[in-house]
Formats: sequence, structure tokens, C-alpha cells
Amino acid sequence: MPELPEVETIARTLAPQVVGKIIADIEVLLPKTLQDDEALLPGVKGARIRCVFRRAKLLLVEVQPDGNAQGAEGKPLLMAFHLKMTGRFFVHPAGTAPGRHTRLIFDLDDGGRLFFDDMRRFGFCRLLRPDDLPKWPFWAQLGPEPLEMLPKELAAHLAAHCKNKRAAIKAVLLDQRVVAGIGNIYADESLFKAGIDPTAPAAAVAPARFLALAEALQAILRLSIEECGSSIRDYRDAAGNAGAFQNSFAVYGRKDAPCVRCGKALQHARIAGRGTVYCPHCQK
DNA sequence: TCCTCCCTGTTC
DNA sequence: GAACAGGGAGGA
Repeated sequence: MPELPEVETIARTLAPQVVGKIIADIEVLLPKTLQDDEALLPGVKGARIRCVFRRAKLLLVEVQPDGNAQGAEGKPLLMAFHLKMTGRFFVHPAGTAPGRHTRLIFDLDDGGRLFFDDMRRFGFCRLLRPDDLPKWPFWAQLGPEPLEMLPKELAAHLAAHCKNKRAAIKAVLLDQRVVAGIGNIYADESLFKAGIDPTAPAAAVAPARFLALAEALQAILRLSIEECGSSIRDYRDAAGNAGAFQNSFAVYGRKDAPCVRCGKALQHARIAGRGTVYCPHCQK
């Protein structure tokens, strides 16, 4: 389930494999994976990949269409991928046949084949002009990048969004409109590190505790990026490597196991429809 | 503000 | 053969 650190790792490992190459052809094996409201696909064919970057949990690929392509007008285009739970990228050698879960194939001019695989079919690739990004409601509503703020700023931002909110503090962290890129793993881990009960109503979290939460969130995200993300089940980066941060989990996936701090059994709850593991003794 | 749905493979 | 994993859309 790629969250911020995983998508960041994928962007970093994918970029050196594809930037500068030309997309010679595109094969759409699962039509619903490709969201192309403006029929921009012809412009992507023959386009050169300029850069690969991340915003929230989105992986963005900017391409420069061939100047002669019909309707492309020489302006850059964006491919915005959301990997959801099981999206993966891999660059295969020429001639590699699609796998069972391959949804899109981008044939590169050097013969390489960039596969977008997605077992559970939730992921998508949206084609758009950079100018149209603000018209995409999901993009327009995204909150700030948590690693691009000072801890103090992030703390104040979180505190402001938690004011008067009855929803659980964890639900607020998962809300992409508040902060972008946090998923189930990093919400649980950062709340544990900050010693905050994930089930507590956001409004009940004392203002003084948001600095600890902001610092925990940033520390966990930075550490995970250093470790190339967390690999549970499906996740691999674009070079096929697993991350290592799953070895540092204090709570995620550790229901009933002893708390690393106090040794008491970790509890399980369901918050905002997501499985949640926490230590009632250490998180209040 | 919470629930259901979309999906398929793994675990109980 | 059911429960579970879960990001986000859409509906109650």
C-alpha cells in the first residue's frame, strides 16, 4: 500500500530508468485504468519523458509531446498515477509479455517496456495538461506536503484542523485534504511515537501535543524514505527492491503483540474503516 | 460524518 | 468459504 515514502521511493528509482526516453507506444490492457477525459493519449505517443516526481500519494510523469503530433501543440502533458493498494512499476526488457496483473504498457524507444501492474485494479493513470491540474478536484483539495513544513508550522496546521472536530485524530491524519500522503501505516506509527490515542476525538487532543505529533510524523516519514519505504505483501520499488521500514514498525500489523515500550498487548480498533493497532497504555 | 463499494489474493 | 487488507468516491 504505497504511501508517501513508498511513492517517493518509486519516483526516485523510476526516474533514472525512464527520463529522457521516448514513449514509442502504449498498450492499454485494462481500459478503466486509463482516465483520459480530454483524449490526450495520442499526444503521449511519441513524447519524451522529462521528469518523474511525487505529490501526496500520486506519482507524476511529465512528458514533452513530439512537436509534430496532432493536437499536442508542443505543450507538456502529465500522467498522474495513483497506485492505491497494489500499483507497481517495472521496466522490463524488450519482448517481455504482460503479466496477469499488467494494466498498462509503455514501450520506450530503447526497447524497454514500462509496465504498470495493479492486482486489485484500484489504481489509475490520469492524463491531463499541467494547466488542468487545479480543475481536478482531488488535486485541488490536497493538503500540504508534511515534509515541506517546519515542525512548528505543521503542528499549528494540524491543531487548526483538529479544532472542533469530533472525528478521531487518526481519521484527521488520513484525510488527504488536511495533510497529503499519510496512509494507514504512517498514521498508526506516528500516533504511537507521539503517544497519542488514535481513537481520541481530534478536538480532545491538547494543543500542546501537536508539536510532538508533527515531529513524530516527520521523523517517521523521513526514516521510512531512508529505508526505501515499507514492504508489506505487494510493495516493491521500480527497481524491484523491497523496502526495509516494515522492520521498524512499532504497532502496524502487530495486533496482540507486546508493546515495544511497555510490553503490554497491543489493541486493535477500526477507525474511519481502517484497521488500527495501538497501545492503550502508552497512547492516551 | 459515517458507511458501502470497488477488487483479488491471502489468511483464518 | 468467509473475513480481511484499504484509498478514495459517492451516497445515506
